Amino acid sequence: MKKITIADVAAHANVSKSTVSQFLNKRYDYMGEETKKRIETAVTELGYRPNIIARSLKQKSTKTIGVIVANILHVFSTQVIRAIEDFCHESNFHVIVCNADDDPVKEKRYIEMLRAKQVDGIIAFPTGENMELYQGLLDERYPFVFMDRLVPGIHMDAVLLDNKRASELAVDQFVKAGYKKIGMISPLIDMPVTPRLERIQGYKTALAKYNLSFQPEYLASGAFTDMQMIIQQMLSLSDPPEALLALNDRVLFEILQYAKDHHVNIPNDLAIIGIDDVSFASFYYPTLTTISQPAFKMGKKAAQLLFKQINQEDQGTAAQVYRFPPQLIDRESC
Amino acid sequence: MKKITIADVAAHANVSKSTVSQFLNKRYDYMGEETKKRIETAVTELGYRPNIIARSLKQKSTKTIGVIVANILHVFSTQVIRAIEDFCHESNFHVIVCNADDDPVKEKRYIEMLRAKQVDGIIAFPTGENMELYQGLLDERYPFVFMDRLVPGIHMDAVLLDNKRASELAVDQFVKAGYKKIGMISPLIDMPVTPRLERIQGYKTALAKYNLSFQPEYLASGAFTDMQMIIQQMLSLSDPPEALLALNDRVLFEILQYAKDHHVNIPNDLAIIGIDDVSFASFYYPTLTTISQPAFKMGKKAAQLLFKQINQEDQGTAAQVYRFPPQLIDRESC
DNA sequence: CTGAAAGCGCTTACAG
DNA sequence: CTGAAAGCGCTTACAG
Repeated sequence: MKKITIADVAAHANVSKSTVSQFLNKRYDYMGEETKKRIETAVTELGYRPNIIARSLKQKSTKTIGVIVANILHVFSTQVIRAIEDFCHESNFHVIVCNADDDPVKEKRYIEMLRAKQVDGIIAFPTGENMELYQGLLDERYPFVFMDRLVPGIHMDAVLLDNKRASELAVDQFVKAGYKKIGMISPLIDMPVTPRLERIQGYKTALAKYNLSFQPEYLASGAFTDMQMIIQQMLSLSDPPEALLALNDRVLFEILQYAKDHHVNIPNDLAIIGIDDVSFASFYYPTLTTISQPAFKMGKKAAQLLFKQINQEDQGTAAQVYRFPPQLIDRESC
Repeated sequence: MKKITIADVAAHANVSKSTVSQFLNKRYDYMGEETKKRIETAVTELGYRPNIIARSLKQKSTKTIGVIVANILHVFSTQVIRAIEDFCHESNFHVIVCNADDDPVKEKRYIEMLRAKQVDGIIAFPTGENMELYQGLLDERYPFVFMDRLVPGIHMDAVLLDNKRASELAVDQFVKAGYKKIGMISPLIDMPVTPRLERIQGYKTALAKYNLSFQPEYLASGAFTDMQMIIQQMLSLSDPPEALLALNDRVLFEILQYAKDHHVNIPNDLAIIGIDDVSFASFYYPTLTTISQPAFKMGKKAAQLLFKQINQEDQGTAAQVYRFPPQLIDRESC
C-alpha cells in the first residue's frame, strides 16, 4: 500500500500541490468553493494523511518538546509530566519523555538526541553536572527550563518548590506540638541536588528560629539500602530525637518500615512529618502529617515558561526562578 | 546564529555532501584516511549537529514510537512506560507518551497525530471503542501492540496479565485462610475493559471451584466518588462478606479508607487482598496481602513485540496474546 | 575513492 | 484565484 502524498491528492483533484497545501492549512482566502470541494473529496477518497515530518523540515518546528526526568517512577515526576502533557495537548504539541537516572552522561546524550530530533524545547530535572552543555544552551537561547533543581551559575528559567519553607512548615508543626528534639533523614547526597540541600538548610534555619541548637547526630543521610541501619543508629542515641522529618516520600517509606519492624509507636514514641504527600497518608495508622508540593501547578508553569521561550515572548526578560509554596496537611503523625 | 548543515561541513572540509553523509553514517569502506580526518575536524570546528528530521524524511523511519496510556498517573502505566523507555533506549529509539484518559475521541486523535508524525509504531492501552481504526491499522500492518486490554474481534499482538488467575490466587488464599464469604469490589464498569471483566470472571470461577455459590450482593462496582457508600452497603448486609477482594489499587485505597474511618479491624473483621502490589503493603497495619503484576516484564515484552513488527520479523506469524502470571505476596491482611 | 543529481513530502514567496 | 519553482537538510543509487 503506497503512501498517499500531497501530489496524489493534487492529481486526483486536478489542482496543484500548492493549492492543496493552502487548503490543508486552512488558508482559503481566495480559494474557489468548487476547488475546495474537489480537494476535500480527494483527501477523503484517497485517505490522505499529511506527513508532519516533511512539514517540520520546512517549517523548522516539530511541535514536540522533550522532558527529561530523573526517574519516571517517582510520583512527583509523573505528576509533573502529566501536567506538561495536558498543557501541550491544548497546543497540539507532543512530549517525548526521557529518564536520565541522575546520570550526567545519559542526560547529555538525551539532550543531544532531542536537539538532533529538532524538538522545540526541553524541560529537564538537571543532574547539574553538564555545565558547558547548559551554558551552551543558554548562549544559543535554546528554549529550556529547569525543573525541581537549580544549577549554580546557570541563569535559566526554573520552577521549584520553596524547599526551605517546606522544612520550616514541618519544624513549625513539630514545635507547635511541643517537640524540641527534631531529627531529619535524607537520601544520599552524592551530588548537590537542590531540593535535598535546601530542605536540609531550611531545617537548620527553622531550628535556629526557635533557638533549638542543631545537633549533627540528628541529621543523617545515606543510600536507601543503608537506611534501616541509619535510622537505627539515630534512634539508638543516648538522647534520641522524638520527632523525625522525612526529606521525601522514599525516606518516609523507610522510616515507616522501621517503625513497623521495631514496634515504634507513631506519634507517641516518634512523631513524623514527611515532605511529599503520599497516597496512603489519609488511611495509615496513624494518618500521616505531610507537606505537599503543588506538582501539577509546577508542571504547568514549566510548560508555560517553555512556550514563552519558544514563541519568543521572553525577549529582554531575564531568566527567573519560580518558587511554589508547599502546604502542610495536618494529620495525626505529629 | 545560523544552523550548521551538512553543506557547511562539506564546504569546510572541501568534500561533497555525499562524502560527509557517508562519514556520518560510518560507511567508510573506501574512504581515505586524509578525507576522514578533514571531515572530522570540520564537524567539531563548526559544532555540526545532524538534523534527524531531514534524515527521517528520507529514510522513512523516525526512530520514535508512541505509547498511549489511559493515565500516566497510574503506577502500573508508569512502570510499563519505564520498561518500554529502557528497552527503546538501547536501540536509540525515543518514546512519545500520550494520555487518552479512556476517551475514544482523544485516543483517535492521538493515534492519528502519532501516525502523521511518522512514529514507527504504537503501544496502546486501547479504549476499545475505535473498532474501524484498529481494524484499519491491522489491515495496513501498521506496527501496533495492545497493552493490558484486548479488543474483541481485533487480532492484534497484545500483552496482558492473566487476570483470571489473579482473582483465583486471591480466592485460593481466602479459602485457605478459612473464609467462605468472599466479596469483591470493582471500579465502575462503564466500558468493557478487559482486566475488570476478567478479574470478575475469575472471581466467579474460583468460587465455583470451591463450591461456593456466587452471591450477587457480594459483588459491587461503582465510581470512586460513590465507593465509600458502596462498601458501606455491602458490609451492612444482614450476612456480610468476611473477606474482600479489591480489583485494583484504587479500590484497595477506598476499602482501607473505609476500614480506617469505621474502625473495621483487618483481618479480624474483614480480610483483604488487593490486586496490584502497593508501595506501603509491607509496612501497613496489618501488612497487606496483594497480587502483583510483572509490569516491567510486560512493558518490555510489548516493546519487543513492537520492534519485531517494525523490523518485519513477524512475517507470517499470527498475532498473539501474551499472558503474564500474577504473583501472590502473602502478608497479614488475609 | 569521491561527487553530481535526484528525491523524501511538504511550504511559501512570487508570478500571472 | 491558482500554479511553477525553489528549498528545508538529509541519503543514496549511480557514474566516473
